[in-house]
Amino acid sequence: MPSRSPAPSRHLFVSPSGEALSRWLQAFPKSMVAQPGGLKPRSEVVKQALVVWLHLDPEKPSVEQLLAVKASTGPARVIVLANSPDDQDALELFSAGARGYCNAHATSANLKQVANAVLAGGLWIGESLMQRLVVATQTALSTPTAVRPLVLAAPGADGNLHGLTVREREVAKSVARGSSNKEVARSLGITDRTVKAHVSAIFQKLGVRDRLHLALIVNGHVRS
Amino acid sequence: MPSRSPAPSRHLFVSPSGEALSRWLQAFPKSMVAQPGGLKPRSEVVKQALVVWLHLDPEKPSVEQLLAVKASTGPARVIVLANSPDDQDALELFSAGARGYCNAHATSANLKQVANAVLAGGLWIGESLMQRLVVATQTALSTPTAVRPLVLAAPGADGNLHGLTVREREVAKSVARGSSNKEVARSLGITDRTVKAHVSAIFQKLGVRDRLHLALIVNGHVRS
DNA sequence: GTCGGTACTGTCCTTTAGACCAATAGCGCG
DNA sequence: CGCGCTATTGGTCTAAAGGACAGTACCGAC
Repeated sequence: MPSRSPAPSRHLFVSPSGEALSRWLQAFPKSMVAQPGGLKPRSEVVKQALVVWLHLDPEKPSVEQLLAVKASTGPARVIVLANSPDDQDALELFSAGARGYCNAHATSANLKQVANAVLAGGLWIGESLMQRLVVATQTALSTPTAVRPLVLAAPGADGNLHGLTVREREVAKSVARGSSNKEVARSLGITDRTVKAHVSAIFQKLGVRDRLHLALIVNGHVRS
Repeated sequence: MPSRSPAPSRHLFVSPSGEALSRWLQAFPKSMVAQPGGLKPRSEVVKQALVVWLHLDPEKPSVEQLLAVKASTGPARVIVLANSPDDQDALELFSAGARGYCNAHATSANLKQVANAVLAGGLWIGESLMQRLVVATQTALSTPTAVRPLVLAAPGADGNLHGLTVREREVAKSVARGSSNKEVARSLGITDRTVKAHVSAIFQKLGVRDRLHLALIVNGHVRS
């Protein structure tokens, strides 16, 4: 990968208000700003842009905004900025060709990282969505394709609990069923403090932030 | 993100041969190298490491190698280096807690980007796998209810939410997906206090005691 | 024997959740 | 118009959750 050239306007911000947040300009001082309606497909601004940042208008359908911008900007990579990020929305945008999706109020340092990843040919995606993607695809790819309904995730459950000790698995299952720490403690005959220790270890091993997400993973995220 | 600190050994390479590729050291000159078997969980080397790069031994199961390293290195983010990257393998590693997965022979510039993304709390994943993730999840979302192997297809689930107002249903679904009150507040553009009011109303109407049980009901794991 | 892993318990501290109570504002309906 | 329902926000309070460290004890492997 050659070093990024210092040419101006490699970044084009498209915002419904026609204005850029200070953080954007802080991250990319020489960037350009435009409104969705004011994009001239063959203008110099559009041609030079390597990355187009699309600030979503919360009032309109996200995918349509993206497609409109992509139609006007040609080969440039499009990164979507959302005021209130939503996993479902992000998925639709990615399959519509977005290369990145992040919070519109991200720090300038974060924006730079997103740009780097996208310019390197990668996609940028939030951590929460990533977790869900991995979990979901994991179960999908490991099956023949058409035959199985959803049986795999429910009974196994230990597929997600590997790496935990026996005791931790007991705690994890109990927590995932909705038990509080005290209830788990009573049912196992130990202190609630010990339960908290186990729970913390579980969180770390599984990369989960709280008991609700643990429940989502253990229960396979599946509705029966 | 502040500029990279000059502290030694922020990066720890774990390789079966105990040797690092020149590109690794080129990317992170002051990094440390160790063998999987030689990791002392509480040693200074391990404690100081922010990122652990695990060079997979092709002869052994990948996930077990990862778990072994994670168990020895505590909270450090683990990035996996594979001689011959494989999507299926990558998926398993991610769900086992890996934060990155890339080719062991990647350029030093690429390695730096991977490190940046992971240190920023993100995950790094190759482009091909990312495509498959998005496509797989997307198609799963568009399939009718008959097959529905995937988890993300959460929308629906309203059978249990009948007594709630429109707004309460929005909140309930968001909470059931694992959002905190603050996150729900941001995504709806209201205050977390208001969210708490909605959540309390939901609890009372559905006869639920906390958000985890709400998630169990909404996601269909419990009949109320 | 030592070392490492697991289980268990503790303290200190911060954040989050959830209950309770109160207030304002919009909206449809009789 | 008043009444009820909904949405919104505020304040206070208690309990729970979760992180950070520290420490003990048992057991198996080297």
